[in-house]
Amino acid sequence: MDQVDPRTRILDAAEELFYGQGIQVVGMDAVRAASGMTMRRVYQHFPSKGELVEAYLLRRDGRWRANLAVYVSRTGGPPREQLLAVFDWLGRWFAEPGFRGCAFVNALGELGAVSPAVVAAARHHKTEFGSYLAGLAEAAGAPPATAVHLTLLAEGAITSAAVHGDPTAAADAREAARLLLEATPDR
Amino acid sequence: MDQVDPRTRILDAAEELFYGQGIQVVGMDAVRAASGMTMRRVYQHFPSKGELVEAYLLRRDGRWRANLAVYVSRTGGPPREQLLAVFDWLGRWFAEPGFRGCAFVNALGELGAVSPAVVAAARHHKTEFGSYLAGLAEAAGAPPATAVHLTLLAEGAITSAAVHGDPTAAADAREAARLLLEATPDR
DNA sequence: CACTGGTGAGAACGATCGTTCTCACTGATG
DNA sequence: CATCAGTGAGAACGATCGTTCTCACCAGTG
Repeated sequence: MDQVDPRTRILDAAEELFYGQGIQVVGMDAVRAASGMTMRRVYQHFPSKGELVEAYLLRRDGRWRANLAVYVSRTGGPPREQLLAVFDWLGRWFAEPGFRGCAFVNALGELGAVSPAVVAAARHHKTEFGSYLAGLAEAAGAPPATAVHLTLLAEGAITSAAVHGDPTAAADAREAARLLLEATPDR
Repeated sequence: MDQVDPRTRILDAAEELFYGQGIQVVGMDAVRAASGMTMRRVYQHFPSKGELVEAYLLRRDGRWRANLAVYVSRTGGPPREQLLAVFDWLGRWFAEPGFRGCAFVNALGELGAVSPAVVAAARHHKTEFGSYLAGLAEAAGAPPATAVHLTLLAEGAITSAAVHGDPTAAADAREAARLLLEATPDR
């Protein structure tokens, strides 16, 4: 049960706390308590809170994008369906309990002005997401501009769902995406 | 020069600091110093930091939406042009020095989990913005769903511009909006 | 003049936080 | 058995922050 390696346990605790409550508001002692470890061990694996934050963002980025890609590829439909499946996945994410928007946007708002590492992490996350959508769009025969448009819709849906606490933003964005794809005749 | 009333001076200083650096990272003493006042006077006008934050968000919401409405109404074009002018205004905003995304989204990421007042302020700001776009869309003979789609595009453009530090997101969103409006035949 | 009420300037207070240190203990090694 | 490296548990340290208090000073009033 607690055979999981200490690093993972610390990251699990940090992610739940940082994402759910904010980074600055969560003290290292809260992370220690939630991970069921001693202070010494925590600092043994992450020599400062800043490095823990970076590790949290890095791991979340990888998992988030991997989950999305798995979901989309499993739909197995034509490329155009896969593009729309992105918004279905977003809708599921929005409906998860504890959803509180994009971890990277939140971290950027909190620490973007004082931590270049956070800025870099957020930029990387969003850039990769955009590239992923660009790849799907290319496979669907849609022009690159359309991929950018869908990226903006997805971004807007995330923010909107977070602010209003309403997952329907995903369906709205999906419909807008469908219209944009329709306007672009298939290749 | 410093005939401006103290409340305004404090709010000006607080807004520049809170928006530019984040809320939690800025101490009350920094606000005091930037406003050129004494601690007693600051707390005389805002009995706690929380109330100062609320006042900051409230004032910014009003000014932001008023500036947008003035810009859009001054374009004077047909309703459809006015809808697109919203994105032109966003583009000008993104290009301003010190642009750091939406103050309400930033505040929400920082304090949304611990301050209901911040959540309410952000929700109100975004709801009003959505209503404004809905009004423009109705005047343009576009269905309500289109207004929602344009709102998502605007939201995504703001986030994207903030993350990448690139104002061109406004032009991209404008183009997507134009396509969506085209798909909806004029009434 | 004596007195009162409010102000400026900044010290002081109490809480919190990130980080490090203490100290008793354990388990392997000579 | 003696020793020593490493650990758990938590206290301690130094810095920061929100908020309040002190105190010398000044304006106006009797």
